[in-house]
Amino acid sequence: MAYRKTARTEARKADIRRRLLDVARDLVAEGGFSAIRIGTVAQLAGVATGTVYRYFPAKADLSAAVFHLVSQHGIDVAAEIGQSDGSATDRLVAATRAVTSRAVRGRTTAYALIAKPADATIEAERLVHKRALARVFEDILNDGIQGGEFPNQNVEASAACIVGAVMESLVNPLTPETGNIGDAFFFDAVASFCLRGVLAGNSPLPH
Amino acid sequence: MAYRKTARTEARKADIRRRLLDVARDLVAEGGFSAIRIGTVAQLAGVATGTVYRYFPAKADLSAAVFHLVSQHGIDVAAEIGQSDGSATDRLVAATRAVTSRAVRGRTTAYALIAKPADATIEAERLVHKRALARVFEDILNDGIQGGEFPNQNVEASAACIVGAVMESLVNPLTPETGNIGDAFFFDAVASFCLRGVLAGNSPLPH
Amino acid sequence: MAYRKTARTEARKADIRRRLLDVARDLVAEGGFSAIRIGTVAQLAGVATGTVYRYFPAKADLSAAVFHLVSQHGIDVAAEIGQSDGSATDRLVAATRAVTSRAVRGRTTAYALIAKPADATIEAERLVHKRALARVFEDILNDGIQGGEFPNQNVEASAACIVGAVMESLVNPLTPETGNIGDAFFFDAVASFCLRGVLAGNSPLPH
Amino acid sequence: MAYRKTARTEARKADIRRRLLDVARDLVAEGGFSAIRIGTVAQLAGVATGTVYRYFPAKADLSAAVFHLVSQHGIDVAAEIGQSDGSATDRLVAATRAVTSRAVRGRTTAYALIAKPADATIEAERLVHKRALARVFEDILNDGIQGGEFPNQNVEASAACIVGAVMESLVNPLTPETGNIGDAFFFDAVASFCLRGVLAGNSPLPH
DNA sequence: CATGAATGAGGCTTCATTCAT
DNA sequence: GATGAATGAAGCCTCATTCAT
Repeated sequence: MAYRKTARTEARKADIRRRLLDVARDLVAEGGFSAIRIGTVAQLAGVATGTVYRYFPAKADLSAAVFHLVSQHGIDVAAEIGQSDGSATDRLVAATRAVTSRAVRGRTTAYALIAKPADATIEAERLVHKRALARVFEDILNDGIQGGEFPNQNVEASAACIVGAVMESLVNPLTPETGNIGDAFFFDAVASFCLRGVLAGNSPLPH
Repeated sequence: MAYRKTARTEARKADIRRRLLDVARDLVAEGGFSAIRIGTVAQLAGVATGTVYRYFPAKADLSAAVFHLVSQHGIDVAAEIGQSDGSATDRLVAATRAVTSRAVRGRTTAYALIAKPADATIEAERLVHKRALARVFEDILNDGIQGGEFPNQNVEASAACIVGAVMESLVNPLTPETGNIGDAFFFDAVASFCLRGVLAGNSPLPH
Repeated sequence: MAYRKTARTEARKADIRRRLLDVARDLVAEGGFSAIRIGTVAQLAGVATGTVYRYFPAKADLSAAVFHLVSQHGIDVAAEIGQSDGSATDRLVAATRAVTSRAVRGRTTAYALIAKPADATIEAERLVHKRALARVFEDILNDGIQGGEFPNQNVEASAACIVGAVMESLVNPLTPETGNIGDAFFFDAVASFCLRGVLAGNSPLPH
Repeated sequence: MAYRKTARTEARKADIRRRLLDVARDLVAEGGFSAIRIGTVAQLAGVATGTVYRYFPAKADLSAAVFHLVSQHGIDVAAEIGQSDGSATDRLVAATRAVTSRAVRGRTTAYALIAKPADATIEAERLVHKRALARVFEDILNDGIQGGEFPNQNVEASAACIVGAVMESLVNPLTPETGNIGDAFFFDAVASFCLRGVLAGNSPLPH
């Protein structure tokens, strides 16, 4: 009985935590991290304001957790692809596509990921996210270089460029008339750009 | 009989405006746009709170002006390079370098440029900034394609990738241990990556 | 486990709300509606500033509530008299007296009722108040006309005149030396004036 | 020469003062006394902010002057009628009409006259205005009583009632559907009401 | 453990008034 | 005298956090 009660309690706790995160994520998707209000989160999750503080010591922690929640999936998918079988080229393109395809849904959320929130806690989380994503690509690049697929190059720079290119296209709310921004061809072109960037190696720059 | 418009008065006004912008810019450089407090700006600029409103109708306008101030120079430099003589390749590299070199000073400021501020006014300004930068690269790319330097490609996608790559490296506050992030070699590698990305053209992607 | 809705909590809430209204009413009584300061109200009521916003979404709502509180009683009393038994004449005089007698206490408050506050919300409330009072008299007048007590007349005009006469005497802060202003004889004279105004009917005007 | 200069200067000063008052009056007509902003007045009058303070030591003084300006004309007209030839009855009706007919234009202004402004200075001015108007009617009433036209009565009360009735109809922004409020018949009915009120004398009240 | 009312510091903005030019 | 930029007190409102129930 005691066990059951604990089990049920634990499940309930996990459920509330999940609901809080879900609600907060939705708010972020609509208005960025600054849209998170403890009171609003509590209300939408169906709990009292104070209850939020049982699960997250401070607003910053909730924000960070949301950030993690939102960003982790993309990282996981990319990382899985990075460690899968296949040529480094294939994996690079696949990982790139995996990240960009998330732009279809959650453009605002993705955008918030690279946003600078007022909160320093999120800033730290953001770094972790970018770093994680960069590492996925670094691993792929190192694999490719060792396997002879890619020429030797500044792996960190290339990875940063890929992350930047991918992010930019992912969150790109460029002016509407830009037309093909956002469709599959666009993301293909992005993947293509990244692939070319790593394929040719460190070609000598003019001057 | 009255303040003479051409006299010291105008100079003083310009000076105050400048001081307000400078102070606000410094605050942004330290803590992003959300760090702008009207009261703080006034105090640091040595004027009264109300005086700020003589120069900027609302906080959003001050923020937007700071954004413009901070971003315009980079755009101007890049645009000038984009329209200078020389091969498209040279110009692309030079423009890329011009933007990235700004990361040396004002890393945080540059970072704030791509941040999503709570204020809708800044958001609009941010779009203008990104679009302006992208257009510089689009022009260079089109020039290069027409001149036969670059193969045909999705110009918007390539430009977006370049902006993204450049931005990422520009604002990259990646973890400190990354070592060479931020030095000249790193930015060379970024420029190199971007150049390669546009040189090879739309190579067929796997699958 | 939680606040019980039926417990002291509700009483406490009602108490705070009441205290806020009381305090605000006192301020109005002293200095008119413009004397309402959220901070002052909170302080005098013994709560924090933010607490006021828990009970009234904005200052305008508090003001409106005070207006309603202050005006409703007079309306209620007058309306009750208007619908009581007795001749229309009796009711007219009684209603008139009921309203005027409120001038004894709360002269300033009553005065504020017909004041034009800066706030549009109150303005609307004020119209409702005057209209309600006018309707009370219109009903009495119509009753009296149908019953043959009063001659036919412009009911709206007469009612407006009564309201005006009553209001004027009610809020009349005429110069102190006027002596008998404010005493029972004065209000009798007012009631008498109103009664005569409706008794004679629309006598032909000169010219 | 010195004389001329002074003359012109004086004229200019009077002109500015007049313009300030006109502008302020217009503002009051639109939004009541609280709509007076020193800055706005200065701008609309075509002078500098500080100049206003050369003509009126403080905002309260400007407000009071506007009040006087706005109210005095009505008083003057009514007073003139009150002291003209003709029966007291005629004069009473004429004075009543003179005041009510001002409702056609400047309803808002008239309304502001009986409004309680935040400023205590205006409050005093308002009393003077009402008292002046009341005295006009008191004079007429006393004349009429002495001449046998009106029965003996509480002159102050009757005068207050007349002022109230007149004011009410003058400023009455009753609900739109009230129809005939505001037209000539309505004001006739008001005049008629006031006349009846004073004609019958202090008839005994029920109870 | 949950509740949600209460807290109060903090931010933006307005505007009457002053004073150097 | 006129100017109008500068002043700064004061007011409204938000929202993260606490704590008695």
